[in-house]
Amino acid sequence: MSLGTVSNVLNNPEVVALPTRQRVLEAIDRTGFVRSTAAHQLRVGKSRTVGVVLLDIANPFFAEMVRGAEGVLRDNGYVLMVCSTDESIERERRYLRVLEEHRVDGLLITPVEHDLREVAELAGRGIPTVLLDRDGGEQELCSATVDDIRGGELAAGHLFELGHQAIAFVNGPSSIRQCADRREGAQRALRRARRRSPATLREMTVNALSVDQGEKAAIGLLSLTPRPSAVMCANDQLALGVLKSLSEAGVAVPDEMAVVGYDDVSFASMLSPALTSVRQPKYELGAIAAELLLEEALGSNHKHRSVRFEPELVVRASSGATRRGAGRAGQPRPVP
Amino acid sequence: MSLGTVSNVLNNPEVVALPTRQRVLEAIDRTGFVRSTAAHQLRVGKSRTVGVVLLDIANPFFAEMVRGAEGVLRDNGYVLMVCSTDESIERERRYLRVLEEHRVDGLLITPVEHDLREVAELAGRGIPTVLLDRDGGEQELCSATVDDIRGGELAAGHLFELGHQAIAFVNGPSSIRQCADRREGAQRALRRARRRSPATLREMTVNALSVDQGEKAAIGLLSLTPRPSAVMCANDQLALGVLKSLSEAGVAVPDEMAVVGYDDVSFASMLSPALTSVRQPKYELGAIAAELLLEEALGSNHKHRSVRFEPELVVRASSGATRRGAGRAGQPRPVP
DNA sequence: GTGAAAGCGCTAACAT
DNA sequence: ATGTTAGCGCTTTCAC
Repeated sequence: MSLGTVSNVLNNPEVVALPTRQRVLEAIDRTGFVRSTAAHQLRVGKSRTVGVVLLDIANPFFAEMVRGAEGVLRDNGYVLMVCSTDESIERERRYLRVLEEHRVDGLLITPVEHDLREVAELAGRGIPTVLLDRDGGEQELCSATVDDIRGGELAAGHLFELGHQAIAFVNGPSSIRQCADRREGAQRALRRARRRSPATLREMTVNALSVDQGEKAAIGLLSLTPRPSAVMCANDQLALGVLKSLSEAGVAVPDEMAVVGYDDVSFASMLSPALTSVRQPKYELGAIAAELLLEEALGSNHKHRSVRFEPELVVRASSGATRRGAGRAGQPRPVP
Repeated sequence: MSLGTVSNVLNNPEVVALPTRQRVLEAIDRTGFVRSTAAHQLRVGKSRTVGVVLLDIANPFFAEMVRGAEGVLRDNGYVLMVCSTDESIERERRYLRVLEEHRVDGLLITPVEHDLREVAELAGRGIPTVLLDRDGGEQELCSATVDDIRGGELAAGHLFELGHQAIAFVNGPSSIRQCADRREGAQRALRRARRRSPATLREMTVNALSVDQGEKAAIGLLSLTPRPSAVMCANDQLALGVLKSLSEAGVAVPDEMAVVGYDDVSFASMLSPALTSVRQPKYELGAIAAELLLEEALGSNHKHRSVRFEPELVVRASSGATRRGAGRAGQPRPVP
């Protein structure tokens, strides 16, 4: 019963005679032996590990995506190293460094910045990489995305169509691609609206897509002149914060202020009022990204692929669309 | 410029002469060298990795805890292997196995089952372990917890004090300790209520603490006879599902049915109606657990410690406490 | 202050 | 079918 045989029992059981195999298994059990992935990795070059770098795991949008990815990766024997960057490029860099030192077998990443060169370099150094909710642009990278330009257009277009002329857009830094895209979509809707009326879109940039920042932004928003009659938020966390602040300030939604979110997280439909939002297939996004990653990591002759989903506007009470005669700016009306 | 010197430059820079050091650093930069954690680990025995095993990362309660833990562990150079068990004991076992093979330097875990022997064995084999939101019972383990018995008592007691006599309790499997404890607290409140009136507590067990399961449970709840006038839920995900179903079924909350949740997640206050819930310090729980882990992993002579937080009832509209003359069972009344 | 060499636990190629 | 051995990339004595 030698070292090599033990290894074979673990990795190629069929090559070892049954009696020996059992003797080995019994010994493993008796001694409480647990193989070392590190040593395995050193020899074979696979760490059975995938890095997942995202903006914030406490954001339900990302958490759902992670669940989608975890489901497929777990079944393939991988474990996830989850890294929240909090939208900090330094933190992202540090994490990428650490993940590379760990020799992750793959990387799922929602990059903080617009510029993908660092990520592309990593991929170039041989780490299979899939962009999460972010397309590769000119870089040759796999990605699983939702059309954010279209999503932004849906959200803003909805508000313009309801007759709002002064819309505020609580958006994250435009260094974040999703934010830039949603803004572009919103501006597209704006241009269209302008053909009929003097519409305006006032962007308020916050530095994180969080509930906190949404609360702060809403306060600022109320002191704008003229006060906008509608807000569009770059995600539901921000929208939640905005709703909180408006509620505290006694501003009626949607009558004094219409609100639209983005992501359609699980609680959006049960907010007070129910939040109109742009739905993204979160779980599927993660699952597809993981599958692309496996393809790239295992497949021999891999071609980069991008999967793109279509966003969908889910209209609920917060935008006021359910009222007859959709609301005009600053004209509070009695609750039905 | 030999191998050993390179190692020294990376780990004990001060021991290498400046010119050599710079030469080495330049070479590292030029060749794009990235050290291998696996090899390091094989030699030194540290993986710079912490396993985090929890029921569901998509549950904001756990996601917040992870953020708390990540904050302190990241600063200490660790990366988190996040594992959602989905309350499946087999999945937990598989993950624990994998984490042990990875030789994680520590383990934060919310175990699925009541029985902690397997976890205690792991800890006994030398993996520093801290229980997350779960106390060690007779096992010698560090833990960061909230008093769930007290929490359950607060939630149920609140409903009984409002005059409800038939309360339903949508709870997870009592193999999950938190669920068992919350139930015990609820029963304590029940016994107290019984001294004044013929109160009842009807438990409905669901097999996951999810929005889905909450929706299903609420439907069953409506066909109970006599129909309860209040529901207490084991967490806010369930409560969210219950609210969704009740809303669809046209049952007014809190007038026809009062609802209480547990966790007080970020969106609880903005639900329609705002959810009465038991607040737990989620972020702090994760942060403290991580600190206990570091203590145990780094400190020489470690004594096991348990940190216990007190839960806090946050009363909002969903329980109907804000109405004058709190509701009695099955007596719908006009919305004020 | 620097270099040479042993060994961490494993696997794959080879020898028996 | 089983045993033997070299070497993955690193750290850490120990000589120089």
